[in-house]
Amino acid sequence: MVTLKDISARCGCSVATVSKALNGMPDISQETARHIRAVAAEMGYMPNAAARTLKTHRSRTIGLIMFLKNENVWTHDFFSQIAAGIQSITEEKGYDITPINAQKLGETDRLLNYCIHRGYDGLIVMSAGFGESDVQGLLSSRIPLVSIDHTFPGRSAVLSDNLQGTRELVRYAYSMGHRRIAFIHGEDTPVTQGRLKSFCAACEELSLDIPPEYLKPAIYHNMESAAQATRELLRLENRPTCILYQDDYCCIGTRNILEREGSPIPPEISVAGYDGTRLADMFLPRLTTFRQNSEMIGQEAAQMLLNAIENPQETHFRHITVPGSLIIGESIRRID
Amino acid sequence: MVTLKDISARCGCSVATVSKALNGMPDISQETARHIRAVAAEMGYMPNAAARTLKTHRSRTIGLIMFLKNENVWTHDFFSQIAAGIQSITEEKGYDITPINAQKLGETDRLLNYCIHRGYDGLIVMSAGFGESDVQGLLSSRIPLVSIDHTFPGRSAVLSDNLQGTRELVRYAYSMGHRRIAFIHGEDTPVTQGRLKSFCAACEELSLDIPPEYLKPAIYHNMESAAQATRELLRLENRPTCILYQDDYCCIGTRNILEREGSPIPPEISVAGYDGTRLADMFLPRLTTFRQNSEMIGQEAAQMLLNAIENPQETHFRHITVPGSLIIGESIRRID
DNA sequence: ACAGATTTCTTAATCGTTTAAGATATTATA
DNA sequence: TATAATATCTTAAACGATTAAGAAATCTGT
Repeated sequence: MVTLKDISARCGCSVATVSKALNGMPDISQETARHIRAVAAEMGYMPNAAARTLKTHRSRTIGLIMFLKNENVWTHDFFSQIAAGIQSITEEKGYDITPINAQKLGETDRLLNYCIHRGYDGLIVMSAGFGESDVQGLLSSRIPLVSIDHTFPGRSAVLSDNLQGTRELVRYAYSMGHRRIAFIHGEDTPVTQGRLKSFCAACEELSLDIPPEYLKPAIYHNMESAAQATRELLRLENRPTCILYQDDYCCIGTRNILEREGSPIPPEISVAGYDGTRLADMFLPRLTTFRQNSEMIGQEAAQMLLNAIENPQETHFRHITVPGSLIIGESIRRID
Repeated sequence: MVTLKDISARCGCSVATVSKALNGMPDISQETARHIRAVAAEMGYMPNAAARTLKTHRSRTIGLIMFLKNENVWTHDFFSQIAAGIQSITEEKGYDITPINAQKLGETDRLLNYCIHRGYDGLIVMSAGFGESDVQGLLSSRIPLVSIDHTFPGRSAVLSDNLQGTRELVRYAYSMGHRRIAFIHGEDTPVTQGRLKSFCAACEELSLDIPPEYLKPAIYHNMESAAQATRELLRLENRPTCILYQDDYCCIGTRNILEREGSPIPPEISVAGYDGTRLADMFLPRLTTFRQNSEMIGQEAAQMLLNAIENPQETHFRHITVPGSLIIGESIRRID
């Protein structure tokens, strides 16, 4: 490895001069700087990230913290798209990202300790479900942190517009003639609470009287739980005509499970997903769903985080809500 | 941040003693070591990764190098599963991983330079298509490297058993009565070459005479290219009865594209995918495909890499072939 | 021509850790 | 008891960069 010392030896000047020349400091003459840069380039110099980090306390690395039980960020269609959005921003600015499986790290202080150990410049926290206690350690630290679909006091967050999503789905189903709309929602998280609230509000607006048994709890990204909820809905005397699922994956998965066990969802019952991942439009009939702009969510989060990292004096935080868009497929059919 | 110095002050000994005690060096008395460890734990000490890296030249970080044109590791169903497999191993051993989009980094020496700069302990290279020149820099370096589905002289590699996969698909199609089997393959890469060779060998074994127009080039993970190849196959006078696709995504995508444009693949024509990703069994009818054991591929690669990193004296390299398994769905139908 | 300002470079400390080599005390050996 | 061996600790240098403070040379204005 070629170091500043090697360059300084070749140039006949001190390492300090080399360092400052390469960093564009003003107290180095144009001529010297040019020469040093030329020699550095010729020798194939690359700064040692560890040394720089040690001295400057900046690692140019950000941690991607996930809490997922039986999943991981790589194979989760929604979170992986967010991660892709994050990376598209960070790599432009020369930051590395490192996915961290918080579940495996165990208790919260081990997570914080690990982050301190690694010296991440900032963190992006995202997950389907995690308790405040899981991130307590992180929140009490001074590490810049942006959360996704979850707000923490004093910290910036990016939120997908779950109110809009649920609302638009309900209104669209209504416009297609549906009056008996069921909602299979995820486990109790802020996201779920928002969607539930919005679902009820939308129904109220439309003067729909939704019986309580139309609201079925299930688990995000767990198709068996959605299938079970669906079976229960189908057994009701007063069946819904339309079922909204917690995500595309569960909507499609349920359709398949029931079909394979010989009791398919009857054609007169409409279904809709949520997320608008690639899965949705690979399906026939094309799924009606609400597309969360996951890539933009990731990009916004990365941008806010980098901004917080590079302007530590600005301590204000923001909450950004990223709108999505209704994807009209064929899975909600018109009825009268 | 609490440092060795802080601990040494509290314990009334030198930083060297503290360092050695925490690292379990033999020349520290049991008693002292215990005390130091206790104090360290109480103070919440965490070693500074940058300082350690600077001194030891070990970053405990490995780079995941991808060459993908219009995709990224996050949203590619096959590669992301490999990445998940890699992470499952590395995180146990305390290594961080960092995905690197080699395409964006441009010329090869920038890639090498970046890796040197970051000081990755090792690299895993994977991709659909890349030239030898892209990795020349890396190969000439002394950084431990394991490639996936690609062999480089003197370097270890993990290969998915493409010969087995193609062979089993052909033989299965044959067993279902198919004699006119077409093969839409990916762009020219070692993987494609292997599959093509195996396809032809299997056909020969079975005395199948495959006309050259049954071999159609397309692009991995590009459903439009597969759809185009399919249209051409369907226009042939002597149509195939079974079409093998380059991957599940393209197989399913093609089905959808053709169906949506009103000229669906006729029911008498069977299709099969490749990869065996989640997509495949989310489909109805269930896709017949060959499952690559992507998670194990990632795990094997990570294991080999960590081994090479931690035993630098062992310079031998290995090629591991990970077998897959035929997934029998309903997309290849029996004919007579 | 000379004090002071400016430009350009160097010296030296520092970040937090590891580790070879040296020092001291303790124990074993003859 | 003198000496060698061992156990345990300390000193100090090093990893490769950044940066405050100081030094030397050049320039400015009067």
